[in-house]
Amino acid sequence: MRILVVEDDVNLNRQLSDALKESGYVVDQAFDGEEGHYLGDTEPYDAVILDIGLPVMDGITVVEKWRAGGKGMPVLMLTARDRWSDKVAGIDAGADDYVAKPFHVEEVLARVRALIRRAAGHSSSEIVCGPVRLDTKASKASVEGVALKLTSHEFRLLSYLMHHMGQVVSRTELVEHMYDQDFDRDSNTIEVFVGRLRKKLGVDLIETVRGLGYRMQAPNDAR
Amino acid sequence: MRILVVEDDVNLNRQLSDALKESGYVVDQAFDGEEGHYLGDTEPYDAVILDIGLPVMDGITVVEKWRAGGKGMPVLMLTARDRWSDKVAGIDAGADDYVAKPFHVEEVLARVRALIRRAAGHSSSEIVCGPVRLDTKASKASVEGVALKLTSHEFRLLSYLMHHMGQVVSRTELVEHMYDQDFDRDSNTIEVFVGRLRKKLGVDLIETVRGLGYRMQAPNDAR
DNA sequence: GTCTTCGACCACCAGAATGCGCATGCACCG
DNA sequence: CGGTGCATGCGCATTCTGGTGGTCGAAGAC
Repeated sequence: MRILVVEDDVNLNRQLSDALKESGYVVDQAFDGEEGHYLGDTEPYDAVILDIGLPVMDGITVVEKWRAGGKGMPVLMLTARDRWSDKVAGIDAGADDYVAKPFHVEEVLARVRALIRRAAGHSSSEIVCGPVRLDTKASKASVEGVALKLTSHEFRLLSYLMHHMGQVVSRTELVEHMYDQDFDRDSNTIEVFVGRLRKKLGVDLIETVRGLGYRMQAPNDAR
Repeated sequence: MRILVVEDDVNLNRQLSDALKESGYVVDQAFDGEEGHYLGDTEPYDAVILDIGLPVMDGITVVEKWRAGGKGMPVLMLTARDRWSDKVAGIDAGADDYVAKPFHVEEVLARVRALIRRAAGHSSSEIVCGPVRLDTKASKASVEGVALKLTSHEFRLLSYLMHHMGQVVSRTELVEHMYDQDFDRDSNTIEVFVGRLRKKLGVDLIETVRGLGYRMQAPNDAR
């Protein structure tokens, strides 16, 4: 984890940086807004600690510029205890949190931990199988980068197959997971959907295992 | 967006709730830890404001129980100004942020905004989707720079969709976040509002995913 | 061992039926 | 009087059904 500390008070900066290093982080330091902005723009940080009152360029502007440029790393602002309007401005500019000066170093550490923990929670939910990508969160599928237009049952089928990649999935298993409760088993709906799905996918990834069911698998695997 | 306020001081609770409602949120109230915990456990909130000192069950315990049960919604803690050790404990228990009492309501609002937009993965106070802009700070929306005149429910709908851009949002999910507690789910209200919103937007950004729900997305997205 | 035959299983088609989503209009409430 | 909630009916995408023809595999005949 790499952290940037932007603070013009040399003493305070060192104090923070030392505590962070002691907690196992890698720390870079900056002492004015421009230097801080440049570093945050070019280096990949997991979190930034940013004073609001800085020489050359103030903290709010720095955050705004980062956000406008698409930088999304968590930013912890340091503000004067009584300037609550600054806090509101900072937060609305895109800061994720702030601590009022004077603060306990302990507290800053806890907040940095929280920020990093929270930022880590945004992993996208994607399953990939050969050229096929499935985004479960967006309910979208694509082949070779081209979005597929699937109906909800087709999507559920693909989803179940991809969640059990490599396994043979029986027809009854599919029925039970695609429909609620009782469903007439004596019909070939599943086969029909497999057929439609195969056609839409274009690629031949759904293997049929005669007498057992279907299996989805990346093509280049030997077994 | 639906918010839970857990605060035993009746006056303060009402003050917060009123301010939140005025900002366009749907608000539920609780006045002790147990009631708060139960509500947060059973209803889907987009954020929770939680006092740390509560009757029956204290705030820290409430958060811990939620987190242990897998509840991940953002929690904003209210603490006494000088009990900084409480803050550290609260954050490590899983709270996302805190505000020290006494606070400016303005500040709480800013932090709630920040929490919600961060939970959705956005870093600045403006969310943009194609020609549509949503200003969470000012509660305003515009298309191609022209301000939209939306009713409060229309705005809430648009807001929720844009906070979950790219995701398919089910009708029940929308109902749960746009209304408080009891609401007749067997009606086509959502469909009607989607229709009205589409008409006002003019652009066709709200895609309907048959059988699943709705999805908001910039049209030119390839993945 | 190889070929043939037979039965089971599966893919595909196209029409039929379902039910979802939308627009419209009206009632209610502040 | 605008904002909101609900009922009706229509259109159509989606799903289901039944039938037909094809494919695979096993078992028996040679």
